[in-house]
Amino acid sequence: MDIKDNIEKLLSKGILKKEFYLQPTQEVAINLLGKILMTIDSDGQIIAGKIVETEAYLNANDKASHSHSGITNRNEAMFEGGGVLYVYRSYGIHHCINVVTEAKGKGAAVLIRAMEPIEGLDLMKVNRGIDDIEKLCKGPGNTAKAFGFTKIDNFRSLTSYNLFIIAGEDISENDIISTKRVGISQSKDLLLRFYIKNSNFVSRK
DNA sequence: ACTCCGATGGTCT
DNA sequence: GACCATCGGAGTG
Repeated sequence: MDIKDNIEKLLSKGILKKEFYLQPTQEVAINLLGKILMTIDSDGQIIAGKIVETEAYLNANDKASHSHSGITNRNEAMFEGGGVLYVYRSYGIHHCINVVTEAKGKGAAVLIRAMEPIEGLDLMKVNRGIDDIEKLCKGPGNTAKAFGFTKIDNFRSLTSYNLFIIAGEDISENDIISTKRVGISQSKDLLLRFYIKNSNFVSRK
């Protein structure tokens, strides 16, 4: 299929509006599964992937959330209100991308942990320095690197012409697994990680 | 399959 | 100065 046809078909499914992101964070985390994150750079190059794994990070009650002790320089974007990107550097090496949720001032977001590459695979391969499609967006650090997201993308709107999420396939509740979140030491028993059961693109089963 | 560990930097106490 | 919402490679079984 021609790339342009593919893109138009994807766009016809509908760009998610701000209201989508204002829902409770846990619901956004679940509802993001199967949807397509798409970026268009200044050269018209498109990168898109299907979201297959997410984690919900809630407000101050959630000790694992960056927002748990209030607004700081790093987490400011989390308080911006639903529909923007929150990007932070992890372990001094990687970047991780989050979809900010709920009302302004809440401090909640959904971490995008893994994607299935859809468009712009060549660019992703260059960005990652590997060819294995299954590994391109496996894990949050790798996902950000494949898409080329860095701190300059912090606060970027997800309802703009060059960065947005569109409806993909509907995922049945039976095909979603919820588990404990990865790599945290606080509030570690909450089942706030979600992934598509039969996907080969998740970071871990 | 696993466990261990080093790289690396910004944020917060 | 400690703590990380990580990754990939090395070593082991």
